[in-house]
Amino acid sequence: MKIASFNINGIKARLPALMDWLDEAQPDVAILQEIKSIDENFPREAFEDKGYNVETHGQKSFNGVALLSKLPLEDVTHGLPGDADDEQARYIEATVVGDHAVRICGLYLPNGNPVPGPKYDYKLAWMDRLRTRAEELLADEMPFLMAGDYNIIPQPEDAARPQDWVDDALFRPESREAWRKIVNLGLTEAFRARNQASEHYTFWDFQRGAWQRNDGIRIDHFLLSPECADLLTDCQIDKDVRGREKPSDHVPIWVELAA
DNA sequence: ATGGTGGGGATCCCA
Repeated sequence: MKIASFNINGIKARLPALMDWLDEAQPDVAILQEIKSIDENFPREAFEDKGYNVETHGQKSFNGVALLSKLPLEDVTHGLPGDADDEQARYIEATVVGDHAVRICGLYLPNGNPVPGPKYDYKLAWMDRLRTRAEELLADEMPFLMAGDYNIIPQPEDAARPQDWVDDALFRPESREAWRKIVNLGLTEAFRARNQASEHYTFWDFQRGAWQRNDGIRIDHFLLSPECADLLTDCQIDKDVRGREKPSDHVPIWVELAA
């Protein structure tokens, strides 16, 4: 089973590019972030025509996540537990049943800039809630993965110019510590498990010719539970998507599971 | 130190 994650930065602007990539990559499941659309305006028929089941958790203008799956999406839940007052649409879960049942958690983790400030406080609090949710799922012992735009640069080798990010919410020590607290529950970071070399990125800013200079960062990640990591056979980044017509600033990352 | 680009949707916010 091929499961991909892609921050599309606006479904309306990205629909043609997203369709082309789906045709070519043929993921069984696609986890989308930043749909920037309310549920009612999401072009679900375009995906249903390709054989995908569609679940969205959207809001007006900002954020928004979605799941596309060729297999049925079961037990869908919207929103990250732990704060009833949180109105930002950044999290969705569903179970996909192939040879194994896998719980799919799609997330768009807050950016957090500027540091310090309320947006950074929200990011760290959100990561605390995500860790709590991971603990709950680990207790269930069903295979699960948490995938999406984490807005976290885990290590210096995950940025072309790490010195540019030392004061940024994506790379601050507190952010990386919160990331490690989640990973160290016993989750496997799929890309690092399958690829040792540096200079692999998933995001290049629209500004300053970042793509042309390969000034990228690796901030889109898959975290796998132990039972899910046992099924992992591959993890790759579709880098070339960034060089196409009307690209997102992110590119897809995907895992192959023996599930 | 500044502003560079892009999406959404409203004349500014977010990244």
